[in-house]
Amino acid sequence: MAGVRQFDEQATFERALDVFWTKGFRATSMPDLAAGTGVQRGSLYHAYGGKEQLFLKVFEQFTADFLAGAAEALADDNPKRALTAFFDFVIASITTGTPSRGCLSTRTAVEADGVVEDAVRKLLDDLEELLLARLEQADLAVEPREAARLVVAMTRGLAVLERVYDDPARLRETAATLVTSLLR
Amino acid sequence: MAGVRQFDEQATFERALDVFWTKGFRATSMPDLAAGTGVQRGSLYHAYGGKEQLFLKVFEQFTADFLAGAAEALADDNPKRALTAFFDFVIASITTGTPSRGCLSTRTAVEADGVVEDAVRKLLDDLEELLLARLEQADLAVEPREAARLVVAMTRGLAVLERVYDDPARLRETAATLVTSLLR
DNA sequence: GCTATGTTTGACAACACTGTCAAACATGCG
DNA sequence: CGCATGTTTGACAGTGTTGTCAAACATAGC
Repeated sequence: MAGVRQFDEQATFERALDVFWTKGFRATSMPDLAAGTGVQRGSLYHAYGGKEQLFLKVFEQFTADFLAGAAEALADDNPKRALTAFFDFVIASITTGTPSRGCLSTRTAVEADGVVEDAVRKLLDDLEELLLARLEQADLAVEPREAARLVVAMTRGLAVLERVYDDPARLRETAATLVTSLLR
Repeated sequence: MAGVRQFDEQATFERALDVFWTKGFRATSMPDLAAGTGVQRGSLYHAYGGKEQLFLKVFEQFTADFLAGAAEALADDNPKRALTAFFDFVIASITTGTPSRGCLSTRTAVEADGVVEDAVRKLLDDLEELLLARLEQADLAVEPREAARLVVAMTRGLAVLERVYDDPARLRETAATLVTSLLR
């Protein structure tokens, strides 16, 4: 194998993720990605085909990390602590950075379509299953499946409100209100 | 007053709203608005200054209509019926059209910043007050203010899920789950 | 009807992004 | 070493957007 890739693909994915996360999928251009990764635009086209394909690669890794973090937070035996830790994890994820970078999947859900939208749907489906598995073991006033979907919906709502109010404490309060309502 | 505006401003606002709602604030260009309204691009620049200023004018009317519809839905004496009607109104608003046009304020919240973001924040603040006034009269397991914020957050979550799943019935189910949880 | 006033129109230059490509390049392998 | 292979680079044409402007235009008021 001669003619070998000159740049570090893993580092490039991480930097590209940062660009997408900061600017949003739609507002990110190939020149932005070239500047953010330090890889020439032509090389990115050559290696991945374009913005959408590169995003899918990057988003796949993001998805795995996000779900792993969510699963870890939900592992607590106590349902209330588990859900609180879950929301703390989600809120920390979207309020990191200055200014806070927001929620990549929510922004993408709103901005994108086609295969990119499919990737977001898959993430939300997986998240719902993760929550379902945990909520089936809790004593709820509503069906576990419906509760799981409600929690997923709330994570999206929090992501939008983060954009509007830029107030992590408020997001935690609203999340706590849902947890209280769900667990009585 | 000679030199009078040749186009119907009200009709132009309505058509521009349709363009913004369909394409989203960011993806809408001045040529899009010119095509959608039938008013020359130069005239729009002359009359309003640019995309952002035109959006603010259009969004002001949208806001008034939206809040009026929400208030009407919340007017029911029975808290559960009132909240259900409220969510039905919101879901109907975002699932209208083929393909459904989504939630203008949520898309804008995620896509925009500056004065446009301020306008979205004002809408959400007003919506929160509207809900607070109604929820203060209901028997809830949580503080009315927190409940109002939770409901606002849920409307945003539903708007995002509408983009991802395109399934109005599912949105109504998730909304019903929240209503059940809140009112016990 | 004339005039002053504000509007409409089409065109302009400037800028940014896309996708592609040929030539220059780097490197693993024989 | 030298070659074959895949990569990198800078440049290109095509497309679309922005904001502006002078000239043409329409109309209210005199």
